[in-house]
Amino acid sequence: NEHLHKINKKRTHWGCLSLTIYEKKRYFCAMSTTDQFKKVIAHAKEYGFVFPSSDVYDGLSAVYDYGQQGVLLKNNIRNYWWKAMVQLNENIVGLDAAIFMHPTTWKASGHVDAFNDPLIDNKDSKKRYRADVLIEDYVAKLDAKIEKEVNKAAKRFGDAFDKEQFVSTNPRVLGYKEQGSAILTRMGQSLEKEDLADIKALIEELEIVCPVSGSKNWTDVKQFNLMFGTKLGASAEHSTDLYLRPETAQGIFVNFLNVQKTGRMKLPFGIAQTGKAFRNEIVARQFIFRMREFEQMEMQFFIPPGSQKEWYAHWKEARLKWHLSLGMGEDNYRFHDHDKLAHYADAACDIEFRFPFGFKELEGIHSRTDFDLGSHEKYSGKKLQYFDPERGESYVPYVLETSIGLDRMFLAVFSHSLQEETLEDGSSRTVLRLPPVLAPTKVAVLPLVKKDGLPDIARQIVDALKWDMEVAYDEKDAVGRRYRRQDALGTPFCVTVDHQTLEDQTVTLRHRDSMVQERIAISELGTVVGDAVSVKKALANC
RNA sequence: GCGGGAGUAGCUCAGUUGGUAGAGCGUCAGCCUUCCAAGCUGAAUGUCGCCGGUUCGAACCCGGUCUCCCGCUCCA
Repeated sequence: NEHLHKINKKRTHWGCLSLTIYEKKRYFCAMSTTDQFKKVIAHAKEYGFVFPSSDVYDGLSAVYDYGQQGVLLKNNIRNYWWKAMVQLNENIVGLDAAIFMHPTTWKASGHVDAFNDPLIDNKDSKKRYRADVLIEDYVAKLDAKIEKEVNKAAKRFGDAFDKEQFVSTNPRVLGYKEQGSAILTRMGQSLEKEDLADIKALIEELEIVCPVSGSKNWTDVKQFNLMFGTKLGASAEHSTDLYLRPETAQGIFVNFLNVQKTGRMKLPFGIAQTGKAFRNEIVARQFIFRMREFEQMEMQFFIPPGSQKEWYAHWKEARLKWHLSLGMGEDNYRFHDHDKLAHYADAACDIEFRFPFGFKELEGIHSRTDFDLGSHEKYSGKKLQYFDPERGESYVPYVLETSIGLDRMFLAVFSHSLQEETLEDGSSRTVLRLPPVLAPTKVAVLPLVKKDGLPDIARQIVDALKWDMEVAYDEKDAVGRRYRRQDALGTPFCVTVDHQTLEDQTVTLRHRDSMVQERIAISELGTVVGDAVSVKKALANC
């Protein structure tokens, strides 16, 4: 079989895994992390995966568009997630909630409070702080002073020391206490009124200094609202203030009873949804890793109270398996447990992925307790409970959440797959080793030459396959160059129609990763390629 | 938002002390018919990121602005 090519390759993995120590050294000398990431961004643009938004107007900060290749890859990722979640789980159903939601939703969810930060900069150290945290730290110092007084007195009085009495009578302690509570009260009122000038005045009166520079050279306090506001209603006087949803989860929670009742769902069950969310990040950076408009893939799993620990463990494992099913290397994932828990959670962790700029959050798994449903009960005055026939009682279910950023997943897959390898003859090849199930185009059909009827046969093959998968056709330039073009796009298979095809109805099937070719009957193409790129093949062992 | 770097053809870049823009690759058409990019011929493509200023004249000097990258900060 003279078409088989034996190729020894030294591969440079931009995701930098499975390298020998020698290669690793060479790799780090040759290319900085920045360079890799720049190549990822350049490749994404050059091959039609990701463009800056409104490119003709020089782009819009931290907003990106997906191009002709990118949209296919993104759809495939979304589909791969959806099938794993909804289609393969009898007790998980889908949902597509609107981006606009009743404004009270965001009070109940805690976002109105939690997504509003008063920030202040120190002009000397250039450090930025949350103004309320600076003030709280100052009050904490007063508490430390009280502690000191107490300890001093305890030493002086020995066994006869009555702490309660000392704290409630000692004038110094009382002074500190009074000052502390006065400060907190004033801060609370000012925050309530959004009186930012008074917050700054407070910081100045207290002579709070920057922990880094030690200076009192502060900027004005600025309110940062991480939620995008907009108006419902065309005329200004009759409009309602709305937010673009900062997460998709709330659309699931407010539909909990609708789905449970109409779908006759029994606990435990899940609701899955993909969709856009919006956050007005103070600093949005790192390409599509942190965007102001992004897409989430979330699943909220409703469970009986008390079972959250086991379900937390279950979903941690299940979600990691899903990631590993794509074959991007176990070493590139790790769990990161949250020390500081959000207001709604009793346990939380991230699945982190090794991006070109280091390990970063890709997916979050949160045990959200009954916070969300409970809170919506309170704010809406409606019961959001489930009657458990086994327990014979009604209760607010607990929630286990898995939440993954689709754009981050895109970046993970794309940056990991983009590799440059040196072939035996010293030449190099740029190849996008996407998991076949996610590849935008599954197969490219190429007539070896542009005559002798080969293009006609190639077109027929395209017409036969295109009903089941994304197919490309290319007849321009030498076939080797066409192979490389498809490599750069991540197409896992190329089919070449040659003169032998005219005689025996066979074609060559060329594999992207190994560059190996095999002879195969045209009639088998659909099955062979179809199986290799199927969701089933990738997910079955997961 | 602060600090640093960058912006010239689709991509990578060159462009002398200011004198009205070039290469390679790519793209397109044709030739050749060849199984792993870089054979031959021809063609298209730029208000040199944008706006303003200085100048007889600005890709180049000055000011502003936008965007991207890196660091800090932020990240329920």
